[in-house]
Amino acid sequence: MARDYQIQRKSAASKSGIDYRKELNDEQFKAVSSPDGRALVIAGAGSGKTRTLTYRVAWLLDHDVEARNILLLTFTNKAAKEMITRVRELVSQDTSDLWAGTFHSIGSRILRRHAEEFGFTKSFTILDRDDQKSMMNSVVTACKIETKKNKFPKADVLASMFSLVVNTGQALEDIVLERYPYFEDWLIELAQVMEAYIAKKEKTNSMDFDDLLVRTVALLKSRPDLLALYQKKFRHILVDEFQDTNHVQCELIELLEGETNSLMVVGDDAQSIYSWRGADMANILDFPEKKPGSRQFTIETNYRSVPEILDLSNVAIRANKERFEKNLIASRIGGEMKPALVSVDDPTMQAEFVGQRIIELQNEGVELDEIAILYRAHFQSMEIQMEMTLRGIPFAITSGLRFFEQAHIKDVSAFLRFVTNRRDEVAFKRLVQLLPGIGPGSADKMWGAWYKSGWAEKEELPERFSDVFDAIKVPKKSAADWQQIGFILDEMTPIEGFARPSDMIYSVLEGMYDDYMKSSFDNYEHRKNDVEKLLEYGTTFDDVLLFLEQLSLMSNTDGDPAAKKKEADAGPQVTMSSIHQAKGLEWKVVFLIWLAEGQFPNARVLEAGDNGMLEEERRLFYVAITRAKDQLYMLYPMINPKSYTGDIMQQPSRFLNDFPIDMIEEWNVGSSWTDEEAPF
DNA sequence: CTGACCCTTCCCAAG
DNA sequence: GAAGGGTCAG
Repeated sequence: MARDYQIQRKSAASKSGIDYRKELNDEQFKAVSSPDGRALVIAGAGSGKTRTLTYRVAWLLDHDVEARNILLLTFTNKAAKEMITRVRELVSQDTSDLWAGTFHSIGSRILRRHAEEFGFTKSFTILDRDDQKSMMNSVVTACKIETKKNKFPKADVLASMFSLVVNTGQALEDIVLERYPYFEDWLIELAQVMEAYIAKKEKTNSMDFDDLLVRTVALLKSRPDLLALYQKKFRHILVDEFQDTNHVQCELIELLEGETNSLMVVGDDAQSIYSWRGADMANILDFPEKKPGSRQFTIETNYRSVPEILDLSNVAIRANKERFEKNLIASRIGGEMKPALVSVDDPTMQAEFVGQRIIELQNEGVELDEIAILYRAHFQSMEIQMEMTLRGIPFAITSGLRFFEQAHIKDVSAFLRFVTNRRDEVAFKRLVQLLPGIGPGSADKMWGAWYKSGWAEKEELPERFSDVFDAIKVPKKSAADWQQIGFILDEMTPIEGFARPSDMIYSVLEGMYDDYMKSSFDNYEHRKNDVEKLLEYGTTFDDVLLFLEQLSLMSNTDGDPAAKKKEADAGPQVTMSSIHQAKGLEWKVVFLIWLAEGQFPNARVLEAGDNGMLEEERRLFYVAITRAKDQLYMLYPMINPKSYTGDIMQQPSRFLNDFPIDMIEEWNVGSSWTDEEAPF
């Protein structure tokens, strides 16, 4: 991240020719050159955390550690990829044996190797949120709970409830009493549903995201031989964003670490923003206590931001009680402007301001990919998206819905999922519900018939799916299409096994889905385009299992082939992102929008009146402003127009009150109402 | 049992 | 202002 000092190669002090002392600052060098053992690196925002980690990997390779003995755990695929790329640039040796990835992808990788040993097959399905939801619904139905008389939680609430149980390691009862007290009366039924859900996943050879972690831990715990194997393999474990690890992730790290392996964790408590999914800051705060003899390094020099922005961030975070005292020092000299606080009338004017300012910046020579617009929640980006389109400013958005979670993409991949995992009930039901006249009820019956045919649990494929399907009765009007599905599946499974992923998608598209899209979606062209992109992406894979795994594990931005292509074609574009997804990134110019009470901090947090939650919001605010290198614009729309309740007058975000006036510059671009004239 | 239609609810963040 | 849930006719 830090580009202020040039990389200089001089006389080879190391195999790779890296002069560590020269290329790193003192603080970074100490961490990078730390001897084997346990180490905690507290690295402030913009202090070169990624740089430190990548140089650490290079250092290990330079000191005769083999790539295959290194495990690098990150939070996003993007971060993993970036670090690997940078390591490759640093050292000349082969790094393909190095394991780097998210906790989930590493878990998945381990589980696939040993799936047969605990009742799964290596073609197990990974359930996303949507799949989880439909499975949860069928489980609740099967449990025959009287959900009418008293409100029973919905599928997605159940999913996040059970997820918290797994990720925090707490009992269901504790989670319910603590976070869902209003469902206390349902405790018995909840336990029943959770058990049934777990059983269902096993029966259908499926895992949700949490299973990728918790089953890995369970596997290693129950199999000392495997544990020993992996402990021997991963001599050096490095963990990024340690402040956001939860209970299971920490458990996994500790298992792999064992007694003797080296462990380096890097993080910043001020940037812990995932407690809502079970992250526990205690992991980083208690690390020195829990690991006696561990070394601790603090990196406090900030290379990213001008002092005006850095000072502001220091003040912002100081309002929190729960934190390590840290003092970030700017290495950069003063910039051209103070952070701007821009009051605007409403979201429309907010969008206009951002659009207008971006055009001006462009004229001043700022590249579009040096600009980001950040927000608390995805839906807050609507007006800006329209404005950008209107002005013809190219932008890349990390939208709420992932590319692979869109209905048409899921429909197509359901074919691939079912053909590789014939126990995949969710995929099967999705397939058959594409047929006219088939709804949840019939789908359930058809699944029963398929299961009874015996082919679900057989390892080998039926010679012809269409023959097996002939015996499964469907209404007259869907008979032809049902047979067609059989033919498509046959085409996907030639005698040699599985067709290539791209050929499979082609079969689905030509066999029926193209027609289906024409008749079912009003934006046929757009969706067809997406499926073709999926096909194109599929051409880079030979193995359909790997392809499907990638699809499930990828997040919207790091995977979307569409976005990548657009980027390559269209040149630089403005980034629009939630603050959560902007973690670890930086831009010259950052616009932070919707800084009003109830928007950011979020209304739910304010209602809960929980100080811990409010402090997390403030850390999120801190993450947002520390993304900016040169210029920061904080926007506050005074009015929130709502179609159904009428306009709402909003207060400025409380985070803005923490700043002394002289630290910011107020830009009043709103209409100049005086208090008397204001219509409120 | 499906699917059209109307009504309510929501609208936080991710792998 | 959409999407999911409930209701009811075929």
